Amino acid sequence: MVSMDRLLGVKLFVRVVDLGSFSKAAAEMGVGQPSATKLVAQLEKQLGSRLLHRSTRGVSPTEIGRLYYAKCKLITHHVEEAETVAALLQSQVQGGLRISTSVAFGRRVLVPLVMRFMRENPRLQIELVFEDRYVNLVEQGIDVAIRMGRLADSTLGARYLGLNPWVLVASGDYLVQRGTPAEPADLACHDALIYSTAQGDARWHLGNGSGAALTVPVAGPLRSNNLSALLAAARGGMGIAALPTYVAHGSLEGGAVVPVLPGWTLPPQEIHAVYPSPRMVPAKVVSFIEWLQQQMGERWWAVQGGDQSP
Amino acid sequence: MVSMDRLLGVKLFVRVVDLGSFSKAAAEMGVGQPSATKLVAQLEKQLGSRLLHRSTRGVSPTEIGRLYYAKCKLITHHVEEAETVAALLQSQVQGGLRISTSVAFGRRVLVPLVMRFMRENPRLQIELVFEDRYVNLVEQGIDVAIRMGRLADSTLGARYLGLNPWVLVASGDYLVQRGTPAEPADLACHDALIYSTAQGDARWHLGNGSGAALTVPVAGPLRSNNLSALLAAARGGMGIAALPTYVAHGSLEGGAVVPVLPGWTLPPQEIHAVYPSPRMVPAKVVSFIEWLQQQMGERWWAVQGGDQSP
DNA sequence: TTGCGTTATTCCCTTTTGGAATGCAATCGG
DNA sequence: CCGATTGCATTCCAAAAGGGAATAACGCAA
Repeated sequence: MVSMDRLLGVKLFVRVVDLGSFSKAAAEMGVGQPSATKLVAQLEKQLGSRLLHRSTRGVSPTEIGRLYYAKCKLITHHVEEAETVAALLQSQVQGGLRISTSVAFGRRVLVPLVMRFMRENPRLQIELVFEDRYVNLVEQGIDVAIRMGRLADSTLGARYLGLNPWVLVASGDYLVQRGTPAEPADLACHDALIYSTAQGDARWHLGNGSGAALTVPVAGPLRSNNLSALLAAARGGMGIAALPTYVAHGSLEGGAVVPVLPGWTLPPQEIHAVYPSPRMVPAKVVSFIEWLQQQMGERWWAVQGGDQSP
Repeated sequence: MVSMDRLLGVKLFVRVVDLGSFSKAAAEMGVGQPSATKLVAQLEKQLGSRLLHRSTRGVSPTEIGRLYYAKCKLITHHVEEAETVAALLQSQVQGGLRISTSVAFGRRVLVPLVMRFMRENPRLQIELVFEDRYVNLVEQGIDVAIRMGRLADSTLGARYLGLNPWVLVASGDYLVQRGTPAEPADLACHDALIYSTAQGDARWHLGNGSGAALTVPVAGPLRSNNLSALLAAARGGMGIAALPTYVAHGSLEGGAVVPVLPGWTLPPQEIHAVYPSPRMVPAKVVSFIEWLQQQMGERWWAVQGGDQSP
């Protein structure tokens, strides 16, 4: 014997004193009259004091009851305030929003998008965390992370955003000097610029539109975990790089690099927005992710405004 | 599905945040760990927001959780304060104490007793309500009433205090002039001074120590609901009065009146202290009643200090 | 890789709850 | 003076909730 909702009892007690009647207060709060009697009786029992004088014509507070009533008013006030606080934070897009992203995707794609989102939601304080390592969302207090490739942690919530296509690129100079590969096998005798994070095993997986797929071992003068460094190397004629389209797009448009083996494609990665706790997601997170989904249509990687420097 | 003690949930949530652990908080509050999980989960469900980030290595509050935590701290603080207020009023002898009494008993007996009680309990503000009519304790906000005779309202709490013996008295002058009754039947040809409140039917019920009992109809020149008026009339030789001993005692001691038919007694009344709500009686009430019981030994009606004027 | 500490979940038995009906007392109107 | 009405307390029972033991799942540390 320890339970029965004391908070409900407190609220009910306040209304009973206000209205001077169990029945009316009970009706107002949507409980039966017997329950009202029991709730207040329980309150009195736990307090060890009688709070109300009952007469057949209504109720009136005792001396203790009046003092307790004042306190209960405060309590209910604070409870409502707390509920309001939570509801506001929950439903309004405000507060802090920590977004985790890889360095390259962040600099080239996310930053311009987030700038627009910030303008549309001025009450939001956004923090962008650039980190290529896998981070623990909970530990780092991340609200949303943009993840490329297969999802590992199934306890997190995730939302599909789109595909991240890759391309093989090299500079025109390099191709003139070393020749242009005509088929995947030709890559074996070219200089490969290897993205260590995704291609640490020095293999490129290629497919053509018709379903053929093969894996070619590659080697080259540069390995890096920084896509911008690989792009710069490709632009400098150091070799052939496999890069996300969003990284290479600017340089392709500008002609600094050209596609290699355009008939073949590298396997695209799925892009997801990942967030802790699949249930009970704050409105600001939902809002941001949905907005992001809308923005990322086809050819999202051609978005203007990002840092397109090598 | 609406219940589960929200207040317990709030308290628990505070401790969970403090300790960073469901298990520890649950142990500290004397509930099982599964219950702790469920309580907080329910809190979150009702709030519609996730309050805690769960990891297998402990829990940490979300942004909403931190804000809500602050509010919960306030709430628990006020709740404890309210409980303390009630407990203090309940256990300490302080505050107001409204005592209802009949006019005569109050003036002659209760006032001197209450004076002493007041000196012993300086934090008590006593209000004496003199009223011979039957009063509704609840309506009048009476904490204790001293009642003579049979108790009617069984919903009230009551405590036996003693017996109120009655005596027949007349002045010496009157007896010389009209003769001294030798047996009850002689009263029929005497002037009776009738206390209308208790003897409205103009009958006196007499008994002797041996169990004989009889009822004699009486008549006389004065009826009153005021015992002092009857005493004054008796002292003035107007007739024979049936009076409570506590009323007549002073005049008997002083010789202004003498007992009539000393071998016969009138049926004594039980004296009770009556208070609203038999359960959950404030300490001040308990304290006063118990003190009163101690004071009222044998011959309580001979108490010194009361108003002994006719 | 294993072990430990922690949380989430499941399941079952006990307890509680909540409402309909009833009882009871007091007030109000005739 | 007496019934009708109002409002609180109580009883009772079916249904639901709660508590807790055991278990699973999971991540971190050694």
